[in-house]
Amino acid sequence: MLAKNNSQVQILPMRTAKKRSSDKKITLVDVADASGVSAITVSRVINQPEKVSESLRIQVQKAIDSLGYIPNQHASSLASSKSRVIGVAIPSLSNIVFTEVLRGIYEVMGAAGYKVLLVDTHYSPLEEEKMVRTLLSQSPEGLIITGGDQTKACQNFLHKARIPIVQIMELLADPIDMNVGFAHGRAGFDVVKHLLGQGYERIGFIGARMDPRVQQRMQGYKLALEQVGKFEKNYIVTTPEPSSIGVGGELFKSLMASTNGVVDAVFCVNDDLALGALFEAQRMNIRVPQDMAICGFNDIEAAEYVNPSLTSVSVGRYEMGVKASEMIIRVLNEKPIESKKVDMGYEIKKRASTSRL
Amino acid sequence: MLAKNNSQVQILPMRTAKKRSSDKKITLVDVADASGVSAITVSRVINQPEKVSESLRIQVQKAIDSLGYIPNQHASSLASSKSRVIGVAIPSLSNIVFTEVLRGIYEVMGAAGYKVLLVDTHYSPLEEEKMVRTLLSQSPEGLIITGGDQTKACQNFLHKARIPIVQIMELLADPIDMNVGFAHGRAGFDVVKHLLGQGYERIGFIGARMDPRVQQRMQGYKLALEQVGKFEKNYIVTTPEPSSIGVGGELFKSLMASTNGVVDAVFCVNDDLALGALFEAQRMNIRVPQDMAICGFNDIEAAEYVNPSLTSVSVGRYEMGVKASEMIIRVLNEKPIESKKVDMGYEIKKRASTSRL
DNA sequence: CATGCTGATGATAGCGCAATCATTACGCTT
DNA sequence: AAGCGTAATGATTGCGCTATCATCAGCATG
Repeated sequence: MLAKNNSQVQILPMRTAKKRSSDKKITLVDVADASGVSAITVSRVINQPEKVSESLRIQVQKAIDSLGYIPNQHASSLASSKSRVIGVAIPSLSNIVFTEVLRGIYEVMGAAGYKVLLVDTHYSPLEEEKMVRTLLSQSPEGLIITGGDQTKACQNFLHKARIPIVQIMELLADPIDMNVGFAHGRAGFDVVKHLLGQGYERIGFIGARMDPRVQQRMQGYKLALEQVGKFEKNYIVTTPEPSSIGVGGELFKSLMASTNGVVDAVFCVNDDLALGALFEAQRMNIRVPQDMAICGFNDIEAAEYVNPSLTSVSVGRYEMGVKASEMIIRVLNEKPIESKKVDMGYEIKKRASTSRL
Repeated sequence: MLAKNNSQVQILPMRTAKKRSSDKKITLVDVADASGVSAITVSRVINQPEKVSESLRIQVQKAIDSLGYIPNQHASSLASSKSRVIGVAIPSLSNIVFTEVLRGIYEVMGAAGYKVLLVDTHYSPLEEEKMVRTLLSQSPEGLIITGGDQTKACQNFLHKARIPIVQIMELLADPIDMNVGFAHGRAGFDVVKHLLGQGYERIGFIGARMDPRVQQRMQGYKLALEQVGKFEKNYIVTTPEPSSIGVGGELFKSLMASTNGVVDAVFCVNDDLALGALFEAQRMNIRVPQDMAICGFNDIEAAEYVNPSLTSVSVGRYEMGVKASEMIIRVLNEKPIESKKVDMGYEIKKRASTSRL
């Protein structure tokens, strides 16, 4: 306690004054007063405790606890230009795919002491630009954004930001900085190969909310069928609305109607649609997989347990979030990363819904 | 470089100097220099454009755009003590229930110009306390937290924060500030009543990750059965692990085994478990609903479309997020709110899986 | 023409903290 | 015993912005 420095007395009248008004926000200086040290020492106790002698540290910590002091992160960030914030932009909160990626991000970032500021771009590059501005105004130390569909202005901001940035979900030819994803086009291609291999011949396609990644899957689908001369334009049914089980059922019905039921397999761009198609097929008394193969994408948990179990493409969503986060953290810690581009791969989980053999 | 300041000349060499080194962060002063106005005017253009003449406003805006200026939110927050941040604490990112609530929160908060800082407490009050400290250190203008299970210390922080706080998901006897939720116990009670009404007699219970809300549902279940003298302790099977479709199947098997298959209905505390139970029942050739009723909770989309369709309890998750956000915004705008406590209610969606009549 | 008012703009100070550079005390070396 | 290094602590300054108050021009009023 007590620790004078000037000449005269000037003991400690401020202290009691502050404490009285339990309203006023407690600051570092209040803690310093209360524990008889300088403000900077309190700061050290919080940020670099090893630099403070044990006795002082305990004394200060006691004051912090008893006053219920909570540091003002804005002041800290301003003074140190370190925000401990990572910005994350995803196109949709309700899509389970992104939720899982987020889990990975939160896991790693949380453990490393970073806060995550999350924004939702609603699948719109313009919205994304606005949101990225918002993120950047928080001086994030790193950024994770989805895909490569940024506006020109947005790309400018991002380049100027000079912080580690990872674009996730898809593999990009020309990433802004780092990139973690997998090859959607190839995955779509491989799905069709698998279906063909199982003896299905007239393979339809069901898609909703046709974002760039879904488009790529469709291109892969198309390419594979063209290669064997089995591509039919009217086997494709899509809608711009968000995908859901209900929409999957509708699209399946409409595919059946528009093709007079000749289609014997459907590749659905995600598992929601696939489940919807499967449930609808059951209601229509179409036997899966005997009369109809159904393949989804993402391999959500239900795919494995539904009857018949649903073939789907497993992608490491959680792992993608983890990987992206780890890369950013490594860069921030100035450790080397193996590569700026990481292909997470995928795996077709072959299950009952496409197994005619 | 050049950059004078002493007495003499010092016209405007700083400006050019700044621009050249495209690295340096652009600040308000840079924009002010570039557009020949004072810093405070630039600040007004951004925050209160109506207070600046149109000519100046355009001129300044041009400078902002050409320099790619992005305001530093930390400095702004520090100076104005307004962060435009709302803190949100949820127990789990992967639980669809919270995802939907989040959607509602983001929708409303985003439109109102607030950023959402989201933390995951992993169902742990201690973790929650730490996370709430993190949130408070960002000087949020409002807080949305889950449930009423805070530690003493955490409650202290929250009370001292003097910002609008909404506790969501469940109805609390003694909320910290505001409260939006529904009566889980009553919902559990009503589910059992429904099952009894359908002629089921030996009603089992399957639960995972027994958080306070799940416990309440179980209490309701127990109460309803006790009232009619049909409660059997060994009809309850639970696990502390997170719930999932797979776990639902396992628990269903274990319930069947431990009761020698006498149970003729199962109340599952959420739809994942219920789907798992349903799929497992199908595999065991137990007919639903003839031999076995299955009821879930939350009414996720799959419940409506699975075959047979799944009875579940619909709760306005999205709406709960919206409501909580609106309440906070009203308080921040000093508008009156109807009540500090809002019961969102619930509705039992009676579907095929419990319809023996 | 003095007065007061309004709207537009600027100068100054300070938000709460940490970077930076002192300062001090206490050893240890030669 | 002088010199030096080191560990612990403090004083000062400034991060980028906005609150506050001041200034000033333009204009209407009586």
